[in-house]
Amino acid sequence: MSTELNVIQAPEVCCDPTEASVREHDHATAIDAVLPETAAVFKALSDETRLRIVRTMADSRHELCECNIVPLFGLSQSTISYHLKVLREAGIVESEKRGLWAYYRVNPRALMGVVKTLAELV
Amino acid sequence: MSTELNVIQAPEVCCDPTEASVREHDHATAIDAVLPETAAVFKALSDETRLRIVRTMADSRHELCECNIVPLFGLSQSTISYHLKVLREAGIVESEKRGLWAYYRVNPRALMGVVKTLAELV
DNA sequence: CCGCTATATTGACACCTTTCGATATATGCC
DNA sequence: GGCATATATCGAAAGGTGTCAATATAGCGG
Repeated sequence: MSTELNVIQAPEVCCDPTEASVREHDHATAIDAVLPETAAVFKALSDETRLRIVRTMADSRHELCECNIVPLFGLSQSTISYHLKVLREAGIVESEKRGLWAYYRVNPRALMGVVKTLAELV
Repeated sequence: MSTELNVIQAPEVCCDPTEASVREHDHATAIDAVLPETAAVFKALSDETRLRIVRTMADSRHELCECNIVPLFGLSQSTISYHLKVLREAGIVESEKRGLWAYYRVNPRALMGVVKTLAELV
């Protein structure tokens, strides 16, 4: 735009032009690369049921069998299975199948990563 | 806990019965109260555009005028306005209108609150 | 008071999420 | 092999989300 003399810009200034510190963003920080993944982790944690599931896992200091988780939330087995899948795919929990049973536990490194990302936003 | 004799549960056991540490949850911890709000903050942060907006605000050490934010993301003004509203209602950013312009800044306390909640989940 | 500009709101549309019941898959036991 | 059980997946329904263009609102300057 503005192929004209640059004197004309005075009118279309909206706020403080010294705020030119706002650009497309020059320093491609580390956070940039992980933004999509970060958003995905936040999305996984954005559901109250999933948050409660994680809290329950964190409370119990052992891994948790899915069959123990299901009756805690008044939701169907398929729904809990779905939520566990979401958490697993976001890396927030890890699971292992032994025999008929699926055991889940929190992945502390994933949560630490979230904390680190949040700290960069403050 | 378990006011009964601890022998009775043998039949309906599915996995390790010592996992009886899983209950509806007896200790109504402080984290319980903030879980819905925490989920709301995560939901607000679960969109990549909003994450970029917050990152931009954090990068710039001053408050940011909306008119400076809009051109950065290739989205319509109404869409950015919508995202800013979501962030505002989640408490993640604060805004102030001065004259025609709306200025936004990160609310560090909101993010710190989430960090605190996360710390309890690890 | 009039028009310009920045922001907010509305209505429409496509897509995504959460939930369920039903069914498929897989493991262990007789 | 055949059955019982735990978990995973599927299909459908209901509601939510992100986006835009259009419009409304509000402040400033003439």
